[in-house]
Amino acid sequence: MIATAPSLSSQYDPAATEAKWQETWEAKNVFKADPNHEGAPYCIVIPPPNVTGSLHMGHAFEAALIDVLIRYHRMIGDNTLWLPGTDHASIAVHTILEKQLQAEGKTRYDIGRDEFLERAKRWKAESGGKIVHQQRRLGVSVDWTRERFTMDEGLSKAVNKAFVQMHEEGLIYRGNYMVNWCPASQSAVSDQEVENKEVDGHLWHFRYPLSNSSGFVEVATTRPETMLGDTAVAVNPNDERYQDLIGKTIKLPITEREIPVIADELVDPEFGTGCVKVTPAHDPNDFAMGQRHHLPFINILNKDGSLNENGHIFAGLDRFEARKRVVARLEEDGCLVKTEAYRHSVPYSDRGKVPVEPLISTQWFVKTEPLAKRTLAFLDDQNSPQFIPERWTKVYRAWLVNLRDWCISRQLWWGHQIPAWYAISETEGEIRKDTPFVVAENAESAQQKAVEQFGPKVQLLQDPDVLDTWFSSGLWPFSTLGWPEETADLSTYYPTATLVTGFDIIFFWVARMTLMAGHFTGEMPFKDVYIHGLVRDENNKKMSKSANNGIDPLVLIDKYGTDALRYTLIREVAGAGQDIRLEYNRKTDESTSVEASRNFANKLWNASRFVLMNLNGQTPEQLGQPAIADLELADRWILSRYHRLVQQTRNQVDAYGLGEAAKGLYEFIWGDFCDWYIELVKPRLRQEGTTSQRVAQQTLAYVLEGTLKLFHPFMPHITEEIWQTLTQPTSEQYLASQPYPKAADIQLVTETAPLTADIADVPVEEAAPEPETIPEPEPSAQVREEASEPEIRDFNWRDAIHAFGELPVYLGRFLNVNQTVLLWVCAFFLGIISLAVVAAVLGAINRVPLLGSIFELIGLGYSLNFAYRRLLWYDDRKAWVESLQKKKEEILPLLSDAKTLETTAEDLGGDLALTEPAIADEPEAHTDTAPSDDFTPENLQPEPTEILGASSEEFTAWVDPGLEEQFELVIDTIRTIRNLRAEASIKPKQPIKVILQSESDRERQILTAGQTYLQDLARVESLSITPTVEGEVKQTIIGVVGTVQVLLPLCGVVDVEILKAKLNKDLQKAEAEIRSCSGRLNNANFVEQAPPAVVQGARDTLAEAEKQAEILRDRLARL
RNA sequence: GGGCGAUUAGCUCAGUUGGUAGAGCGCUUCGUUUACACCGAAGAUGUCGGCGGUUCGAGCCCGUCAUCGCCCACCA
Repeated sequence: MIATAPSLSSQYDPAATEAKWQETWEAKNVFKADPNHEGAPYCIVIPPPNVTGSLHMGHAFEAALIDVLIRYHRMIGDNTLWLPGTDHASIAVHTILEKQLQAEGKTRYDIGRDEFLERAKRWKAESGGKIVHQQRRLGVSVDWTRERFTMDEGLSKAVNKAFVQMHEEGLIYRGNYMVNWCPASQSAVSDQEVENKEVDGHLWHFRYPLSNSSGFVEVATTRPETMLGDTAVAVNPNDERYQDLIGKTIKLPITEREIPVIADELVDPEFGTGCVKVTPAHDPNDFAMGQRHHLPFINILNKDGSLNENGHIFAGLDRFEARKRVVARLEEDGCLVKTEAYRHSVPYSDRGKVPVEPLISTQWFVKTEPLAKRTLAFLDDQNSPQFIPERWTKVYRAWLVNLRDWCISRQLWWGHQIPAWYAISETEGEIRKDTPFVVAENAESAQQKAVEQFGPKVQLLQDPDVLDTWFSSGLWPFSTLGWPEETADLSTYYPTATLVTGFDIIFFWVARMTLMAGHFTGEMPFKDVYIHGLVRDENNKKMSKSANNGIDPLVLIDKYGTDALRYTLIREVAGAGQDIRLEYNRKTDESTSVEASRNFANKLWNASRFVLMNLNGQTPEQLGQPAIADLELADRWILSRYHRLVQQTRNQVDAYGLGEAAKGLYEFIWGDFCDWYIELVKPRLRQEGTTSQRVAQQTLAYVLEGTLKLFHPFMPHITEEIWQTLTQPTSEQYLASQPYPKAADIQLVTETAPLTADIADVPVEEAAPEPETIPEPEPSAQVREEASEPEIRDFNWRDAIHAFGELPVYLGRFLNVNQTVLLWVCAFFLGIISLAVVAAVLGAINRVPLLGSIFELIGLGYSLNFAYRRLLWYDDRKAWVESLQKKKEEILPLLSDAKTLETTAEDLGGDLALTEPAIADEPEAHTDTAPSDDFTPENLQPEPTEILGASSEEFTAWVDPGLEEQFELVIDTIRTIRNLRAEASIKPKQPIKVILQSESDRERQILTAGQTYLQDLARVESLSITPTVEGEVKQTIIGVVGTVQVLLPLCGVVDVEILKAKLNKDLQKAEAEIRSCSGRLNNANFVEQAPPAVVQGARDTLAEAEKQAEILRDRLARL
């Protein structure tokens, strides 16, 4: 498979590329899982999307999140499976089909169960197929060979097995209880399928006369029609107003039934009159009261919501019509006291969209308490599953604690028919409440059981009802893997790794799965539950069908590409679980945020084109890795940045920080790689046949390929396309299954060797003599040692340990700013040390006040510092030796002449392992005056082999914060020069002369090392780097960066006001900084209590700002 | 009635264990130098929702209020 040559187009074409790779990946089974594959199992089961709808943005979001995790884990070498599938969405499909039938003027009973199921299957095939097709267009890396559907044979077997077992264990029972009845679908629904809606209704107050005509009680209700089923009036037993009423009877209006006044704690005496009408058959509270007080249960409703014969004169009327009539009648009878407007919550059926009626009916239930107990134990004892973000744990827990028994039977046809068979021969051929039944996994087995129980003539009829969809979905994580069979998939991939889903489904699905899994598998079905937020529309509204504000992912995919959409959704996520908003213009179907991602994809495309154009047709493999010794400053910088990115990306994805990882990659690719590195190497790429060119090519190829790997989970298609073109694999290989760049082998360079540039000579300016304030050049190694002394004395242990990691950076900064001071300090300490030594010799130390303790401190600080470095270096070397050993083990078997390599490796390893680090013994690496008199950057490199603890040519991944810090100065200087050009309105093409002045040797060294970069990227024709500026330069615009003064001499007449304005602006900034820092530093509390590193940071900043201000004031004065 | 989340630049959002605010889009100026105008360079922009507290120091911690959004709950 050879990808198309990207040089053909400067614009990336997502449509063709994405289709190509989706087809190829699937055709070549790239995502097919194998239980025997090596690596730790990592499995995610797809949250089954409803087969009823088309794919919405929420699906796209969820799929993007999962796919990043899955692709990442596949690439890091895990044995990865993403299992796709759909559920049958019983009620939803049922509702749709009934609507279709209604349009045809039929009911489901007209066409019969078989025909109905046929239609349902057809509908599922069409709609489900559509969803699956849409999922493919998202580029999800699922294993389609393992696609599952909840009504597949295997999964249906699992359902029956689960049902039968739970029934045998007493965890499933059949009973006559109050359920939520949906008159629209004419089925029971579970508590979770009921949605409470605030509606504006009325509160009607009625008077019920006492039977003995001695008065009335006043009750209030929002559902007057239910009074036809009232069987009591209740008051609070402690309500003093009604003590005499308790036990009396009332003559219920209209029906004239006599009902008692009862006392029950449930009644709130504060609400209304403190008297409550009790309708045990139509209200959950009243149901409980009815049971407590053994009241009659009068059902007044038919299944369609109309009133039955108990509705008295209102029988046959719809419940809402009956409500009006009852009120009218009571008013006529003088029983209506008042009608108030009343806002209250009404339970609505989720699917039917009509108010549900609490109704007593015979249904199947799952006894949840024992299941919940077990699941709670997992949560409380093992924090399993672990929720991300963690706050959902609380929600999940609260739900488990308050769980009521779960009604699992539905009076529908589409779904798993309940595996219970009634012995109808025992009850005149019909199913009644008391008809005996057997529960079995299939009809044969049921028949057998029934014959045993009721004799050979028994006639069986299977329960016509089906199970709640969530019953089968609750088994999903293990039923899809083969349960109850002991399959290889099940033993390998179960329990699954992570469940990724929305919070709206925690109760419906997540908790059902943990309940079922805890019971059937004895463990939680997933380790982590990643709860993501909603995708909101451009107005921050939840996308919903009813609001018709959904955004079709396919529209955006067509316009910008799947990669762009996926990336947009992922990068919007901060932390985890936050809702995200998608910008969208409904008139034009455009989205600025997706467009930005599309532009980013195009940027990567073009950067890659550039790299490809400059590799002379060689692949990264052919080019090989760059030799460390040949690396130039920019190479080392981008490699350090890249290795840092590897580490950072892995850490973030491991911690579910997908958005952060996505943003980090963006910044690296667009910022570090495109804006800087590519620009920096352009001149080198034109130097045909040189080492410099080759190293640039190698580095470009190495970093690009690694970046494509890192980025692949986020934008799979474009990265695959580029990678194929870049690497030209001869056999079938895919980026999707390449190993992810490793962070494990990356070493942190803790000691950046200083740049050994000879700063004496510069092109334009005469080499200025070293300022007199600087004594004879000291070995800077010693300077550094000494410089760190005061710090170490300031450290307490914790700070010291903490700060140690930052020591190189810190030292670099400190040295930058305080070189002169430091040299003095150094000289001072040397003096003291000499003095002390003399004193010791004379045996007079103890007679010199304070000297003894100072000496002690110096000794302590020095030892500490030395010990730290030793430790760290030792660790580094140990790590390196280990990685070397590992590599050796990998390579050795491949080589015939293994002995040489082994010897080499051992020599190296042995040498490194045994060599004691000798910081103070490396003066040549740290001298200011390097022997070289050539200071092109290539030759200004420090000895990288020493830095990296390796003397071989072997490439080792490292991160060098000190180097990055140094490079920042070069970058900032380039920016400053560009800024000056713009301020002075110098045409971009016009070459200029620039003088960089800094008293700091270190800064000059860095700038000298980077001078070709400065010249190339800031279009500087002649560049001088100098410690002092001689003479008066009047027509000069200047800027400062660090303590570097950037002078840009201007030719021709220049408006002095422009120069002044620029200087004043910079000065103001510097002065603000000074105010801020000195304010803090003048506060004794700050100096004493803030961590030393922070205080020192403030001092450094202050020193730098003061230096800047001084330069600027000086310049202003001279204008 | 309980609980949760949000409130930072014109817009959409970041902001590490408290150390003195950033990105993308948009905007202004300049620019088509052989990767990219789906581009490049430079630039401007903030009482971090209000008030109080802790602290040397608060966008961050605590309290409180306000606004918006969500979840849960049997108040007739």
